Amino acid sequence: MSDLFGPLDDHPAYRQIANQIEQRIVERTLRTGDALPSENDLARQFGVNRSTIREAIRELEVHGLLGRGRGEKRLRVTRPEPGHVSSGVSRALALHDVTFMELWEAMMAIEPAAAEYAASRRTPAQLQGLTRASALFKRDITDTDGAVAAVVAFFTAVAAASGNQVLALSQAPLNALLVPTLTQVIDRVPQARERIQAAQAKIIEAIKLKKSEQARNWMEKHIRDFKRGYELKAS
Amino acid sequence: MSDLFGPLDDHPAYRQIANQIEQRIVERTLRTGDALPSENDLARQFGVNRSTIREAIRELEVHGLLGRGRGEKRLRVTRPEPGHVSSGVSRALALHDVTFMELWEAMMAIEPAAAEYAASRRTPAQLQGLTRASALFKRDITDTDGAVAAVVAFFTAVAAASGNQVLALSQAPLNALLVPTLTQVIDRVPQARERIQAAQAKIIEAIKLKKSEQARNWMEKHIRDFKRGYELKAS
DNA sequence: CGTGGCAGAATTGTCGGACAGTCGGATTAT
DNA sequence: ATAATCCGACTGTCCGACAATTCTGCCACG
Repeated sequence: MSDLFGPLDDHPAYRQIANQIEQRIVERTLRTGDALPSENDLARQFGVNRSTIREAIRELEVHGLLGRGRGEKRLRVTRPEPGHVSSGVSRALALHDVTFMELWEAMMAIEPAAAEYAASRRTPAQLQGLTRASALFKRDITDTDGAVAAVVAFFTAVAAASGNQVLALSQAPLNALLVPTLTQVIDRVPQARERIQAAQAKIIEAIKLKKSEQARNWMEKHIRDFKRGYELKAS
Repeated sequence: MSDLFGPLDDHPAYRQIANQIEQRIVERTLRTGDALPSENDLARQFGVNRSTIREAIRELEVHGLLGRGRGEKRLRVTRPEPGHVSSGVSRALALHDVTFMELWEAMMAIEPAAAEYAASRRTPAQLQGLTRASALFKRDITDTDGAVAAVVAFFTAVAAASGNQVLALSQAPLNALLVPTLTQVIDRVPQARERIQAAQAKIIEAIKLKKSEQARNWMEKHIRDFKRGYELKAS
């Protein structure tokens, strides 16, 4: 049953302030691109010390709601980028001792779907992004780290081409988890490189021709293949 | 082509410190549950002011790497909880003006997979969690907000029962996005409530009997139904 | 021997002020 | 109009301080 009384958590000032500012951002009172008032201004408005303001700002900065362009002094309201957000998720997952199977199952759920939608909605520019990522893989095929990075770029490009931000944001965290395993596979399974290249070509072809079903199937095969490589590598 | 020199980003001290501490956590030098040294200690060790330490700590706290139990003073190393991490993702997505279709497609990719794995791996305790969530829905069926919360709890329980942390963490952000739409649907489509209840029963039954394929199918139907409700509601 | 209580130490949250380095914008010189 | 210059504003960091609360070791007591 539910308790009659919950523990009362007194939010420290810096948290309350962070929440208030965040709310203004979410409700678009502060719009993307707007410059945030200076720390002194905020300190005055909220009636707290600047140190307190700074701690609050730090929170929003981590969330990706505030940021600044390189060499810019004032903070501006920004939209959280998938890469930024997902890095937190990836770190969290890394700490939870995720197994390969867990990662693989999630990839099997997300990547084929992304490929399918990419096939039906990709723009020419997105298609070009895909071919570019694939070309990168071909170029770096002998350099393990480069090849791994190219594979990640390929998956990212597919997710982007899906035109679905939710899928893209769900897919992003998987990339970081993928890297260590994929590095081993590429390194220790000789035929991995050419199989990946072939799979990418098939997937791109299907996406190019807007064949959703084929795109999904090839992506599924591609990822199944990845598991096979993983099992091979272990022996 | 690529520039010879990239812009040098001077990381401020608080960021460097945050990274160093984070690294100690990731490499398990600081293990989960350990108490962090006091702010004064850290300030001394890093040779910076306490204010700087505080800003660094704030970052890690937001990431969910540090936390403290209610009424506890000292910070301890914690594992980021799915709920904690996903809230950031949800906020990000909300700011990106996610459409219903995007959400729905992502749900179609993730939830059936979660149901499938839940059917094959659920523990008795997880099964009980599912029935409890379903019972909650039945109890709150007349209270819109309560019913919505119960639906979210059901999805969460399925994801938990999948025994896959990656899927669970991918699913979590969807919940927050689901709430507003689902509220409208439940509120304005009369037959929604009983259809949801029936679907939950079918899914639980399949998971109980460890029928993976059925669990997946029923979950797919359930989510397709959700889209139908959404379209109905709009008219 | 366990237990409750208490005083002091330790720690956090917040404050005020200060200063160097840098960015932006206005000003002035070319 | 463009380029060089200057000044104010702002951030990053530091110092010191204080109230409130938690933690801890110690002591009395059952």
